[in-house]
Parts: sequence; C-alpha cells; structure tokens
Amino acid sequence: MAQRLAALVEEEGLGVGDRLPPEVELARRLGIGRSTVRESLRQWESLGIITRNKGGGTRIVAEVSTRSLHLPLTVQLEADSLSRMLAVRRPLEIEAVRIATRVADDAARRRIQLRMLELMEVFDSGQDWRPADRLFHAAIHDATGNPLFAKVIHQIHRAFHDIYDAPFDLPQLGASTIPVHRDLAEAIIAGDEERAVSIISGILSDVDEAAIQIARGLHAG
Amino acid sequence: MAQRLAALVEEEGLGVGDRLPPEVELARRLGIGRSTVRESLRQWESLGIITRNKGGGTRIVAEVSTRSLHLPLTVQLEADSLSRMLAVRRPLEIEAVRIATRVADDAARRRIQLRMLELMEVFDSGQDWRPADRLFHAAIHDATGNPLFAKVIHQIHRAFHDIYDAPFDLPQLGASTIPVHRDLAEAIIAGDEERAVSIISGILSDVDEAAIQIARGLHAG
DNA sequence: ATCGAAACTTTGTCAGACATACTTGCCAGA
DNA sequence: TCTGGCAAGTATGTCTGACAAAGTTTCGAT
Repeated sequence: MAQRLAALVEEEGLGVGDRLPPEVELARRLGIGRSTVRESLRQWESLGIITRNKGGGTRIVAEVSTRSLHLPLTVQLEADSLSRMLAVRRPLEIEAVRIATRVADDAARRRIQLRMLELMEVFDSGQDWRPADRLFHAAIHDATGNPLFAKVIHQIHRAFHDIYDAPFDLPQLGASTIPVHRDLAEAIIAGDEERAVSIISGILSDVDEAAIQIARGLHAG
Repeated sequence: MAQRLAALVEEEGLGVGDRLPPEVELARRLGIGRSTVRESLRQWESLGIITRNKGGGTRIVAEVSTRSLHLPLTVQLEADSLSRMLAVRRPLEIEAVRIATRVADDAARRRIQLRMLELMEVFDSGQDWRPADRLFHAAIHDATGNPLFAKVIHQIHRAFHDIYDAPFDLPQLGASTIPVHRDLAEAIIAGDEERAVSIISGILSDVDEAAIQIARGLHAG
C-alpha cells in the first residue's frame, strides 16, 4: 500500500520540500480509504520521510521513491549508552578519514580546508563550535564519496545528541580536541593517511575519555 | 499517543515475544479510538518493534519502553549500494573482531567456537549456510559486550539482504570465505588480535570483490 | 497598507461496519 | 488413540461518514 503511494509521489515528480496532496485526494486517486492512506502516511512520518501539521498539510522532508529503503534502529537508553555509541562510531570515523585521505579530489580537499578554517574561527571566538565541528566532519565524510558513511555516522551522532545534549545540557564535550582538527585537515589534504588516522584516533580517544568522566559524574550525581 | 501505548506495555510487563492485547481492547483501555491505536501500531511496525498478522494478533519483536529511542535511516538504492554498504560494514566488523578478541570471556569464546563448528557442519553438508554464518558473526558481536555493534551491523546487513538477496536471488555470496572462518574463530579464542583482524579483513575483501563482480554482472545484464 | 476576524483547508480522532486470513477446537474416520 | 479436515472464533485490514482541532487564507474595517 505504501508502495503505491510512493509510486504516485514519484510519478507526480514530488521531491523534498514539496507538499503532498491532502489525504482525501490521495485516497480518491488511489481508490482506497482515507484511514488506509493515513496509516501509510503515519508510517512515513515515523521513518522521518514526511512531516505533517493540521491545516498546513504534509511536507516531504526526505527523498521518497520506490527505490528508497528505510531502516529503523532502536537504541535502548542505558548508563553505558554514550561510551557504547562512541565505540561504534570510532571505527567508522577512522575508516572515513582513511578513505577520504586516499580518494579525496581537489574540490573535496578545499571544502575540508574551508570547514576547518571556519571551525577554528568559531572556536577562537568562544562561540558554540559544535555546528561547525559537524560541518567539518561532514566534509570529510563527503570526501569519501560514500554517502552511507555520513548517514550512519549522522544517525549515531543524532542518537548521541538526543540523549546527552538535550536532557543533560552538557558542557561542550571534547573541546580540547578542536585545535588538533587543524592538523587533521592538513594530514588529509597532504594525503598522509597514517598521520590522519593517528590524529582522528587520538581525537576519538580524548572524546571517549571525557565521556567516561561525564558518565561517572552522572552516575555519582 | 504512542507514548501512552508504550507506558501501558511497560506497566503490563510485556517483553519480546509476548503478544499485545487486541486492538479493540487497547483502544478501550486507553480510552481512544481503534483507528488511533492502529496508527500507533503501524508506526511501531514500521520501526520494527512489532509484527502483526490477521487472526494471529500482534507480537513484540524488539524491546519497547518509554526509554527506547528509534532512529530511521533512509538508504537510496543505486548501482553502488552494495559496495558502499560493504565499505561501511568493513570497519565495524573489524573493530568488533578486535574488541571481541580483547575482551571476550570464556563463555563468549565457547559460544564462538560452538557457532563456528555448526557453521562448518552446515557448510560441509551443502545446505544454505547463511543463517549459521549470521549466528557465528552475531556471537562475535555479542562477545564485544556492546549490543550496538550487533544492531548497527545487523541493520546494514538487513538492507544488504533486502536489496540483493530477495530481488535477485543471488548465489551465496562469499562462499569461498567460509572455511577461513575456522581460523578466525581460533584466532579470537587464542586472543591473537592481529591475526584475527587480518583474517576478518581478508574475508571482507573477498566478499567485497565478489560483490563487485556481481554488480558488474547486474549492470551488464 | 495593516490588522483582525471569519471562512476555509487539512490533519486528528472517533464510531460502526464488513472483509480477510489465520487460529483454535471439535468431530468423524482410520 | 491418533490424524485429518471442517467449522467457529479471533484479530487485523479496510471503508465510510462524521466531527474536532489547528493552521492558512481571504477579506473587510480601520
């Protein structure tokens, strides 16, 4: 049923940002009941494909086509969640840096350089550097040429922040590692794979250690 | 609304494998309409929390509680999807082997040994060895003590199979690597980290190469 | 031109009905 | 006693129609 809806969206040429037709029209055009349409839409909503609001209609926020595959991941919130997430993220980040160093073209290297300079500027000015940090790492992920790296890491990152950022309002975890990001960018741009891997590995270790300290603090408090 | 349902499931003490009350009863007990209940259940279904079938009722297949976090990942199916997925899976599998070799206790080692023997038996008898292969690797993931490894890898694995197994009905990808699994198990059990990492790395390379061949074949055909 | 209220649009929820497919229990026959 | 199939029961799947709730647009008064 959701497949037919996807087919309709596809042939209608609707993309991210567009508004879906109203439920009643979808039901009429597909020849099915409105409650059935709603169940499909609810499914899409839970997968982050669309957002809906009363009176405002339904908007597409992620690519939807008959060739899209949507995978749910359920994470249980526990005391060790943070360090466990970092343990999974670690090899992904390292591998992304390794591949990026190896395959990045000039344009990608320039983007990494640019993001690094922006990060340094924001950091030095004492503002919240986390958005800039994300953009810097996203530039590295993009440089791998494999969008799945960015997606999986981002997914883990999102869980990470949903849990530890919003509820606990932590201080900026890993601030001490930011200056090292300059060396990381330079190593990637220079194509020095071992050095780049070594630096990102060190960064991740620092973050991991800081996370353990924080988890210990939360446990005690 | 889904939150209230989760609360009900939690206070009822329902866990994985249990059957949910019928929709009409859920609606009655929560004081809401059945279609509303259905939308919530459909949401859970799309997140892989429950499975449903006519006449048979609704079963819980993943931990559900008010502390669960559900993350959707959308993957676009393209020509390179398979090799991209393998590229992401590679560092995760390697890291899992590395950690498992380092931290596995005796019980975990025995489970790995057992799964390996089962895999060999199934493989030698010429049956479909993929379920046994999954169980073997799952034993390694479990041995890390970090359930997130198993989850993320399984998630990628699932996408991998949804795309390439069902629709194309491929021959058993990576059959040539199965005999090497015995060496992998032995290295993990012996605590020989470098050897274990080297073997899993070789296995993944073989699978990757086979995947490239297949992708080329699909492209040509 | 601007502000505010009314009309409209669209999603959210409910109730009742029937369809469909699986499950369970019963009964006859071997 | 065991087995097979049929019938009743159960639970999900879908449809229709109605109203509620919350935005969005339109239009008139200032």
